[in-house]
Amino acid sequence: MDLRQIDLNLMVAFEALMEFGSVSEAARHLGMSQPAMSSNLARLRLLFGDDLFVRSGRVMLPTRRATALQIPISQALAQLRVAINPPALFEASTSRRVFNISGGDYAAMVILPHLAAYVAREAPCVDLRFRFVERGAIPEWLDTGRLDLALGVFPNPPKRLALKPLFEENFVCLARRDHPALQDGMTLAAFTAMPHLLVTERGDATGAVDEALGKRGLTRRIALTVPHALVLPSILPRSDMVATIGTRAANLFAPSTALAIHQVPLAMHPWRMSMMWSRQQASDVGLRWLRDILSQIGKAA
DNA sequence: GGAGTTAAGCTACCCCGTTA
DNA sequence: TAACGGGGTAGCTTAACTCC
Repeated sequence: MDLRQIDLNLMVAFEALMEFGSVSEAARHLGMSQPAMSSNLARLRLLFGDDLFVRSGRVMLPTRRATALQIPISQALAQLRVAINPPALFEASTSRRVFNISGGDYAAMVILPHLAAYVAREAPCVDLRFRFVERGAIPEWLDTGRLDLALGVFPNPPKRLALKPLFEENFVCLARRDHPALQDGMTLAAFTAMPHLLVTERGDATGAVDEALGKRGLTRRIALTVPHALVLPSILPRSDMVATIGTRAANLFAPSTALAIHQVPLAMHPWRMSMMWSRQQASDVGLRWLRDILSQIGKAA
């Protein structure tokens, strides 16, 4: 395919069609008429030799070819935008930028309060949109710009994404302060005999603890799984369950509740809280500013 | 009724030949 | 070599039509 035959604006139209799934909406977004966008779609179909979008009721669904084209075209356009509009200095004090960040409730508890306080103080017009995004969808959201940054544990990130550890975290046990089985402290026997509460976003009843127990030929009973650690202070004081969670989150709960922290009676590897972003955005000064702040928060956490 | 496609007409731009 | 002018073409709009 000869690049001289390709109108770059068609790629912009393709990007909008992928985003909105509607010729009319894409046209409105780009400030053109709907027939003009329809014409662009016809030319795209000719160019790629594929329908690209097929009508299904009131929406235009992308074909497999269109889906495969989305990320490379989006990346190419992002690089072009950076090349054409070289980034200026990020003026935090006056910027009205909105940062989209994903993370679980652990990041929301441990990192977000510090980030929100810093931003409110140093960048009062900057807005944060913190949301939960399904783990498998995070790379695509970063690629397409729907997310600026993702916070979490990312063991095998795609090479096109950049990763920076923020801090290492160890596990501790959290149970009610007057737990009858823990008056002499946490032992392995008590740990395996107690009912457990597991915090898991995926809903499956296995975790790092089960892996460590399994190496010693032991098991535990997970009596309850919950998707958010924030409910622990409501549940644990009224039950005999024990939860194994990160130290920093436990330290947030224990002082103000009837909960006590115990060491895990098992050798467990610490885990890393990291931030991940698209390498396409490497030169984005606003994102660099945000990453610097998160690095500082990670060091102090 | 809403959304996509097609047709007709208009306009701006590009290409190329001519001229100074 | 640069400027100018004419023809061709691409892309836009509106209007009408089709489809779900």
